[in-house]
Order: sequence, then C-alpha cells, then structure tokens
Amino acid sequence: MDTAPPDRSPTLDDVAERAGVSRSVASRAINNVGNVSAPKRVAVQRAVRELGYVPNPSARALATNRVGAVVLAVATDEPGIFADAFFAQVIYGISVALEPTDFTLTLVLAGRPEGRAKLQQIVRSRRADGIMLMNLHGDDPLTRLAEQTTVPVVFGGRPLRGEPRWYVDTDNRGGARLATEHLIEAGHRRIATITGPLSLDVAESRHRGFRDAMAVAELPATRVEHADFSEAGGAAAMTRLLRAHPDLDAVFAASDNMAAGALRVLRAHGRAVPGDVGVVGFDDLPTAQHTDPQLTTVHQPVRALGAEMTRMLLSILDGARPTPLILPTRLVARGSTRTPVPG
Amino acid sequence: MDTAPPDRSPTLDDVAERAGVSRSVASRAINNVGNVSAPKRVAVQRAVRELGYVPNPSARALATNRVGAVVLAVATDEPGIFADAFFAQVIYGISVALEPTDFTLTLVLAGRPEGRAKLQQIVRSRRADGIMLMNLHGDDPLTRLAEQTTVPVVFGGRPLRGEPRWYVDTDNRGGARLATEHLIEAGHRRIATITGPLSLDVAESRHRGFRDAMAVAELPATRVEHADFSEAGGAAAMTRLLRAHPDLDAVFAASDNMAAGALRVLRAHGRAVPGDVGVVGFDDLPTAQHTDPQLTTVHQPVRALGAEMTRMLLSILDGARPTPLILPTRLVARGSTRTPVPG
DNA sequence: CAAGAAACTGGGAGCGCTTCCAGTCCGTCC
DNA sequence: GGACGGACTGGAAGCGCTCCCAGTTTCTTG
Repeated sequence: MDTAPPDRSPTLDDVAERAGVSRSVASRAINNVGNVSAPKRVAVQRAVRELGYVPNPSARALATNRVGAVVLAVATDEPGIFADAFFAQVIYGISVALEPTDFTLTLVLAGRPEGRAKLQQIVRSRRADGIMLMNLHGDDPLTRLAEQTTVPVVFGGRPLRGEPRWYVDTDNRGGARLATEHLIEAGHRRIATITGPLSLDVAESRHRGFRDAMAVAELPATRVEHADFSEAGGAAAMTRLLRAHPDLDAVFAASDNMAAGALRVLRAHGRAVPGDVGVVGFDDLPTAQHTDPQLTTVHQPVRALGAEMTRMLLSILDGARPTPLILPTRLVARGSTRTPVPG
Repeated sequence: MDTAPPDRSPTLDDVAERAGVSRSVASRAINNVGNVSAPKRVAVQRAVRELGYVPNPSARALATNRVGAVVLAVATDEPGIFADAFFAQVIYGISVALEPTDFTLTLVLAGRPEGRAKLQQIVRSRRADGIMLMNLHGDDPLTRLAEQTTVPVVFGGRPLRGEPRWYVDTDNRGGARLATEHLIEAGHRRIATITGPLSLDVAESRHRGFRDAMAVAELPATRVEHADFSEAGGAAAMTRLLRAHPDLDAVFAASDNMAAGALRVLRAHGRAVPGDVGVVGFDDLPTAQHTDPQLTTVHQPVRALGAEMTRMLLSILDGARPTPLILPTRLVARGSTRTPVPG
C-alpha cells in the first residue's frame, strides 16, 4: 500500500493506519486516556516513534478549546523597568516551572497601548489558557481584564486596589520591616527612606513596613522621599533627603537600584557608608553585589515568584482553587551597614 | 430569528449571517483579499464590530498552516547569564517590533536539556512560524536545528562555526578594537584583557578585536585571562592577571559584568582606577553606570538587535531573502579611563 | 452455561476557518 | 442584441484532532 508521502508530516491517521488501529484508539493511546488494550497501546507507541509523529497543536486546540499556552504580561512602559534583571529572573522561574508540562510561554509587554491591545486580542481570541499579570499600577485598566475574561488570571504582586482572587507576592511589608529593624539594631536613629512610586503596591507595602518598624521603636518616620525604583531616581531622592534632613544617619531604599543611586550621592557628599550613613536596599539583584560597598539588602525569591505563579496558574487550569501565596524575604547583610550592636 | 447565544464567542458564521453574506465572503472581507463588493465589505465590518468578533487563531492556523507566532530561544543554562539585563533588552526590542504585526512571541529557555527538548517539540509541531536563536556555544547541537527544520531561523550573534544563512550581530570585533584603541590613546601600554568563554563567537570576536588594536600599535597581546562573562568570573580573572602581570596598566574586559568584578578586585588591591589602571568594559548595560568609577564601555544596541532580528524574520516569512546584518557599536567614555592624551 | 457487566473499539460528527471552484450577474463590445 | 469577459458569490471540501456513542468482544458470576 501507499506509505505517507515524505513531504508531509505524519498525522494521527498515518499513525493509526500503521499501528493497525482506528484513529480514535490511536488518539486515546497517545493521550493516555483509558480504554486501550495493552497490545494496541504498544503498537501505537511504536508507530509514533517510527513515524516521528508529533501532534498538531492547532488541530488539538481547535478540538479541545485549550491551546497549551500561558501568557506572561508585564504592564510596564519604560524599557528601563523591564530591562532590569528582575523580570529576567521571573521569566527564568516561569520557564523552568513550565518545562515538565507541555505549556508554552507567550510573553507580552503590555505597557504601551499597542501592547495592551495585543494582550486583549490574545485573551479574547483564546490564544492562551491563562494569564500571569505583573507590575500593575494602582489604577491600571488591565485589572479589569481579570474580571472580564473567562481565562484565569494570576497576579504577580497585588495590584494596589482590590484583592484579586489569585496572586503570588513577596512579603514586602515584612521585608521592609526587617531592613529597618536591622538599621535600628545597628544603632541608627535618624533613619530616612526612599520609596518607590506609591501607585504600586510594592512601594506602598515597603513603605508601610518601614513605618511599622519605626513605630515599634518609637522613632519618627518623617524622613521620606519618593522615587521611581530607578538608580537615577534614587540618586535624586537622596540629594533631596540630604538637603532636607542633613542629620540623617541611615537610609532604607525600597529597591537596590535606588540604593545604588543613594550610595553614589552619599559618596559625592563625602558621607562614609556605613560609617556615617547606613544603607539598606531591597530586592537583592545582582547589582547589590557590584556596588561599593556591597549592599545590605532584603532578598526576595524572584525566581520562585515566577515558578509559584506558574504553578498556581497550572493548578487552576487543572481545576484547583488555590489561595494566594506570600513568599518570604530575608535580610542579607553586606557592607553598606554596620554589624548590629548587641543589646 | 435567533441571535448568537451570549455564552459562546461569535464565529465567522455568526458574522456572515448577521451581515447577510456567505461565510466565504465574510472571510475574504476580514482578510482583505479581493473579490468582495464594497457594500458587502462594509456590512461585514459592521457585523464584526457589533458582534465583537475575533477570529479563532487555532482554526485559522489549522486551515492556513501558519500559526502567527515566532519563538525566541535562548540557549543558556545558567540563570546568571539569562538573568542579566541583556536579554531583557533584547526581548523588549523584539516585543516592540512585533507590536504592529499580529504575531505573538513565544519564549523558550533552551539551555537545559528539558528546554531544548521543548524547543524541538515546538518546532517540529509547527507551533511557531519562525525562530530566533541566541547565545549558542560553538558546538551546540541546536545549530543543526536550523538545517533540519523547514521554519526559518534567524541567529542573534553568529554561532562559532559555520556561517548561518540569516543572522544579526553586533560588531564585536570593531567594538573591542575601539575599546583597546581608547586605552592606547590614553597612554596605556601594558594592556591586559579578560575574555569571555571562547566557545562563544562573541568572546572570540572581542578577543580578536583586542589583538587587532594591539597589533596595529605593536604592543604585545599576551596579558590574557579567560572568564565567563560574569562578575565573579571577572573578579577571579583580574586576580589571576594581577598575580601573573603585576605591571599591567589597563584592562579591557569583554563584558561590563566582568569589568565590574575587575574593578572590585583592583580596588581591593589598592590600584586606583583610572589613575593606576584604566578599565574598559563592553555592552553598556545599566550596571556600567552603577560602578565606581562609572565604567567606560562599548555600547552595543541591544534593543535594536532584538528589533532587527524580528524584522529580518518577519521579512523572511514574507518571502524576502535578506542578507545578514551587523550592528555598529560605539565607545562611551566614562570614569574608568583617563581622557586620551592628545598626540 | 447463560446472562449480565465490564472493557474495548471505531465510525462519525464536529471544532472554526480558508480556499477552490463552479456558478451567477453584470456591463461591454462588436 | 447576443455573446463574451470580468467581478463577485457561496457551496463544499478539507486542515488534524478529540470525543461521544453505539456496537462488539471478553470476562464474571450465579
């Protein structure tokens, strides 16, 4: 009889014919659903191997209404934000978590209007089975996406307003408290902070953690400047802080990048770190080890964040209804703070 | 008559019915292919709008054998490599270039065996119309993927051996020459270099550029240590260099990260930068502005790299047969080198 | 040993779209 | 005025897969 033409990739029918079974049986054998006798199953497996058969995802998607893809949407406009190591780490975590499955990762930068439109399109046309959404600002219209759509959405980091049904976040508040307590224990009293944009929950939470710790120690949390999580922004904020509060003896910056900027300005002003001023960052990006002195900072498990978001989304697709997850942070003491004084 | 049930998203048939035309005409109108009279075209467009119709990509893919997705595969194992800002920038460039099209970006980390298998799977099952492949080591079996498969492959950076048909690269050799010449012009003579892993064309080319410039100036290019592009690797290499060549008065590090490591070691050894030792990096990542002193480095247009790869791939899918593209680099003089002495 | 249950099989009807092609409807030209 | 050509239309055949369901085979069990 005729054998499959070599210029066409084999279809399920080819496999079935070669294995001497019907297409249905072949399908069931391949998808490991029940009702296939052992010998036929083996025959199908052999045929698959011999033919080098790979199922056609489009056909499968059309038939099952599941496409085998999840999307990571990052709602950031500025290339600067996306370009830092943070998202690369998240992506790495997602990617590894996806490996054992046969889901595929679609990446959408949903900062600019074009990107957002694209995300809408992807969702509405069901090009993805689920969504991971990150970096939403407080009033982002994308939050509504989660309600409008039928595909499940997992948030990376809480949006500022409204608790989404599913999210994974790091313990920003606790981490910031840790950082501030570390400074207090090292004997600092006039502690300033540089926050991120307060329209972001991350920034808001870290600021709250700072105030928590200060309140407990009965210290004033009034030395505050706001910035945008960037190095340049951190530098500018530090400059303002020095002008407004020349007496400050420590700074908690809500990101490593801002801390790096602060470090630069402090040096330019002749303030020794950690001698005159202690500095703590947040994130523990690679940057933190490249500054001088190396940065004491709060480590957040970024890869795990990606991995856990993925796991959560997959479990939802699998019918589970998980609860939100908060990942722990920990302090990494390096050169930009003094060792805490005992007692 | 009955209207489309609200719980099912509208199909082409719904559109056709509402517009009072046949499915074929609706399809043609939507895809802007000929043979549709103006009034029917308008009617279809209206129906699309009113129904909020979005074509089902799976069905379309099944019928046309084009899926509307391209994949970016990054052949890196170590999280450290992927996690730096470089790939984030590339992705940003790709993403922006993809926005005006309706292609989607699928990301695959093809470093670990699982990831590579996944890439194979994606390609063989035609889950993507084209591939962008980055960071291949010299002997990477993935190079063969480009030959085995029928979907076009665009390389980001040449693989070490064998000139692929389509690639976009930065002028690594020229950039390294620039860097080295800069050091020479600043009066340095005992110039060392820290290379990347020479199984990577990037590393090899940058090393060659270094030797080019040294040869032209008739200086010995013998102060060489190899590392892995990482900060820690750069630091270790710098330590070895100082031991083997204590007289060195400048270093060209083939990446900013390695340069940052070198800076750290130089400081620890009491060598002033740029007073005692001039340092130049390569890449111009954000890191380069956070070091102390800020790093003189070779800027490469990373976002453009991503964008150009994308453009090239899309043009190929469109039937074009473009030629490889080499992107220019330029020197960015900052604090880690002295101003060149005139004459 | 018969009868009912359980396990297995494969035909066939879609999933939503594109596209070929045979047919219809005009306007035009000799 | 009839025939011809071009513009347009829509029926129908897939694309490759899943899954329902009716039918068949095999195994229990009283």
